[in-house]
Amino acid sequence: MIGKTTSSWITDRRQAASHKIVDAAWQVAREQGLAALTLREVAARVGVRAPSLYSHFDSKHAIYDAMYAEAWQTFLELSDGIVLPAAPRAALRLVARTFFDFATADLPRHQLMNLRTVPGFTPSPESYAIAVSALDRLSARTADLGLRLTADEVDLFTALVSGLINQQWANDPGGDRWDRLLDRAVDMYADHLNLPEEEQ
Amino acid sequence: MIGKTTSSWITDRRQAASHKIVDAAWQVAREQGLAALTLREVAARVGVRAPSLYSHFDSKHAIYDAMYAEAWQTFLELSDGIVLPAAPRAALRLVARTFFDFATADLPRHQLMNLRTVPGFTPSPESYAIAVSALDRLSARTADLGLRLTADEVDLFTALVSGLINQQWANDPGGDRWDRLLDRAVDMYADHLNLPEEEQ
DNA sequence: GTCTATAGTTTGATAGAC
DNA sequence: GTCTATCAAACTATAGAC
Repeated sequence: MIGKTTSSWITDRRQAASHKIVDAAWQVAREQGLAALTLREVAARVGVRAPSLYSHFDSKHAIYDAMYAEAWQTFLELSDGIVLPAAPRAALRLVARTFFDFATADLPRHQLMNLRTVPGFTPSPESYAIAVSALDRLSARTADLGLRLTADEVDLFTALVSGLINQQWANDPGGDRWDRLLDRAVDMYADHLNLPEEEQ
Repeated sequence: MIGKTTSSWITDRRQAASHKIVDAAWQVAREQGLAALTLREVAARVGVRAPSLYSHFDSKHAIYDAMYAEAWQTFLELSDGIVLPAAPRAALRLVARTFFDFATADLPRHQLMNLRTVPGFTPSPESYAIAVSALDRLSARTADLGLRLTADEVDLFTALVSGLINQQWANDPGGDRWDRLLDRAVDMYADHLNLPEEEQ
């Protein structure tokens, strides 16, 4: 079968248009702040008028939701792509570093993914599921290395890494005061799990 | 000398008025969200019109700044009041618990104190100094117990505790999924410092 | 699907009388 | 120091023509 049906072409065009809107929204959020996002400004970047956005999204929150889903999808693909070292301790270090760098690279993205900064916004179940699955898959991959973590242990790990991220953003944005502590924190955690020491 | 000078009376009245405004602002923030705070609503609670607030604060951000300072001042006094156990590990547990409970009791307060949720708002140097001094004093008190922490170690501790707090708020508000992990997290940290085990 | 037009609010902040 | 009046701007969302 060559080519596509007419209806799938239409779907593609719709998706492309939605994608352009979400891209523009990220642009605005990065320049003006996540909460300062306005439909007029987003529309202007896309090259249309504000009301036209309603042909693609039911509300402003629906745009936030698409941004949320996209951000976690991006992280999911990024983290699927990294090659984990066989040694559990080194693997944990890389996982932590990947997440830390991803979160400290982009404040509005971090706020949307990991904090509840936008008044009244909660991700839809479908979007939240992407976030859950991203972490589940990382957890499954470390399990393949023989590192089986309980749910509590995963929660402790995410709290530790996201704590460093938040302190970095809140108290030393652009610096490295908590960045420098990441490996040490992971080692503390690995010691807690009684993971064997490894040659660096 | 009995009584006060006229000028100190005036100062007191001004402070009382400012205090009423800040109280009203907290009330609104708790009901509507920190970012949803409006001058009209604050003024209404105080029983005046919005423009009257400008006799006491130069801008909306100035009110946020006063709230920030007050929140950290409250925590400073609370933490000054707790009696630390002599045993370092138990002391750390209590410090962590005090901060965790304070932060999870009030989301807008936590957002203002520990995150950067309000677009464009940064605490003034004077207000930020209160936050720094609150943590410094806690650090000094644990030092009196023989627990001398480096700056990095303090940073790691704050990241760990605030990480649990943020995960609790973002992913299980009202629940105890990360609350339950607090003591375990502190023990992990204490182990990392090679603090001796103690009888519970 | 995009447009114009606009409803219907709400906002922070200022001017100037009292 | 508080008020009224108001500015100037911004916002989300809808209606209806094309």
